Amino acid sequence: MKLIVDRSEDVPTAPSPYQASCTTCRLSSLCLPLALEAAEIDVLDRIVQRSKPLQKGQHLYRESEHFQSVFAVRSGTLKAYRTTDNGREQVTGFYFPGEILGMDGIGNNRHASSAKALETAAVCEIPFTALETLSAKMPHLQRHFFQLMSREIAEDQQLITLLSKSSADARVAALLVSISTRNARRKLSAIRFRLSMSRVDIGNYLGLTVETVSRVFSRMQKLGVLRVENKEIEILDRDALVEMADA
Amino acid sequence: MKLIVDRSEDVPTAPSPYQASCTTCRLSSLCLPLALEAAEIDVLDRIVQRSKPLQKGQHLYRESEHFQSVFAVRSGTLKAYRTTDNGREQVTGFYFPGEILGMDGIGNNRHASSAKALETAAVCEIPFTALETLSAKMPHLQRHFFQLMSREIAEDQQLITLLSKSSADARVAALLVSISTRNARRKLSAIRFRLSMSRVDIGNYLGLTVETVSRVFSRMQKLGVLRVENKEIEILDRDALVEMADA
DNA sequence: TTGCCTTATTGACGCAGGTCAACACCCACC
DNA sequence: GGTGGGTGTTGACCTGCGTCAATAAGGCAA
Repeated sequence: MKLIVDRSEDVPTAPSPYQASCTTCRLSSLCLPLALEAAEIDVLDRIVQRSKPLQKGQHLYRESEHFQSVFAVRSGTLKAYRTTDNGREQVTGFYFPGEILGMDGIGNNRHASSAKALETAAVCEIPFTALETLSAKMPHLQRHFFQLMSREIAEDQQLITLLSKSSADARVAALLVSISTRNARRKLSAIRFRLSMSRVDIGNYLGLTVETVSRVFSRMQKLGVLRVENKEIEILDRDALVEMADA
Repeated sequence: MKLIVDRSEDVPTAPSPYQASCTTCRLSSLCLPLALEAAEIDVLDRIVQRSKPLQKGQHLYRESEHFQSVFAVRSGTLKAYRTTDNGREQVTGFYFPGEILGMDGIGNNRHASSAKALETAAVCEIPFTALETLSAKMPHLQRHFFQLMSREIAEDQQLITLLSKSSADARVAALLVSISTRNARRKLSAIRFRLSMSRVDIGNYLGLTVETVSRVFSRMQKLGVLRVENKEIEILDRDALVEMADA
C-alpha cells in the first residue's frame, strides 16, 4: 500500500487539515520527543509523508501486509483490529490525534493488525527504515520510540487486566475514562465528546456484546453518571465513573 | 534494586547455570540478533551483567520501581504481574529461557509490572542506557530491540483477543500450545513438560478461576487430548488442542 | 421529504463459568 | 514418619452476560 504524498505547501487557510510541517503542528507535543531541537525536528520533518485524508471505512494498512511505516494520527479516529483463525474480528485499539499506530508490524516486517478509519482521518506516514537511520543519529529520537513502544505494551497490559476479570460496567467505565483523559491531553473537553466508534466496535474491543454495552450505557444514565444521546456522551460524575472502572 | 554481579569465570562444571558469555550461551540464538557479528557480540557481552540465581518467589523487580535494565531469562521461569487499583493481582505474562522481560518499564522510567521467579531462575541483566548507546552504534542491535518490543506488543494483542471472547477451553488450550511451541524453540519436548506455574497463576493469566482451569484439565484428559499428572503435562493430541485454541 | 438499511435499545430466557463448600493430595518441616 | 498448610479437584448452586427476537431510531440516497 502506497499513500499518495501531498506536502500541501499550497493549501490556503491556516488551520488546514493538511499540516505542512511538524514544527507548526499543534499535536507535535504528543507525538514528538519534546527534547528534540528545532534543527532535529526539521530533519525528521523531511522523512514524514503527509497523505490525503482517509475516508470513513478506508484502510490505512491491512494485517499481514508488508510493513513499511508507522503512522501518526493527525485528525479523526482509527481502529486497529486483527482477524482470528476462525474469522472473528478483534478490535485491539482506538487511535486519536497525536497517537502513533502500526508499531506491531516491526516485529516481523508484516502488519500484525489492520487499521481502518472510523471517520474522515488524516495521518502522517513515517517510513520506518528512515526512522531507524535517524534514530541512530539522534539519541532523543531513539529513546522516544523505545518509550512509545513501551507505553503501547503497558497500555495493552492494562487492557488485558481489564478483560481478564472486570465486569461489563467496569470495562465501559474504563474506556470512557480513557477517552476522556486522552481528550484532555489534546485540550478538548474531558466531559463532553462524541464517540467516533460504533457500539459494535466498543463491545468488540471490551469483549462484550452490543446489547450489554447498550444496557450499561442505559444503566449509567439511570444512575446519573452519564448522559448518553446516541454518540454524544456527557460525563456527569467523573469520580463515580473512575470508581466503577476498577470495581 | 541492584543485582550482585558475578561473572563466574571460576565456576567449575561445564554446563553451569552461570554462563560466562553470550558467545557460548546456547540461548543466544533466541535473545540476540542473529545478524550480530562476533566482535559486536563481544561488545554487548561486556554490558550484560550475570547475577546469582533468584530463588523461587523472589522478585526480579517490582512495579513502579525505578527502571534501569531489561532482563533475559537464562534458566527457570518468571511471571510478570501488575496490581490493580483495587488490589487485585493480574498476571500479564510468563517468561521462559531466552525471552526478554522488563520492556514495559522504558515508557516512563518505572517498571509497569512486577516480575517474580516461579522456580529457581537465572537472568542476564542488560542495563538500558548502555543498550541505548550501543544500539545507536550497532544498527542490527537497534533493529533487534525494536523488533523484540514490537513482538511483545503483538503477543499482548493475541492475549487480548483470547481474553476478549474465547471459552475457558480455548484459553487453556492456547496457553498449552504456546508453552509447547516455546519449548520447541528451545529444543525441548513440545509434548511433555512440567508447568512451572500454579493453577492459580494460570487462571489469573487467562481470566479464569482455579476451579475452571482444573475442570478444563479434567475435561481435556477425559477427551484424550491431554494427560495431566499434577504439574506434568503430556499432550496426546496436539492437533485437537490447536483446534480447541481457536474455537 | 420518503424509504430503506444499518445501528441502537429493550425484554425474555438460557448457559458458561463464577462462587461456595467439602475433600484429597502433596510436600516441607518438624 | 507424622502433621500442617498450601495447592488442586470435584460437586451443587447461582448469576452476569450472551443469545434471540422484536422494535425504535438514525442517517443517507434519491
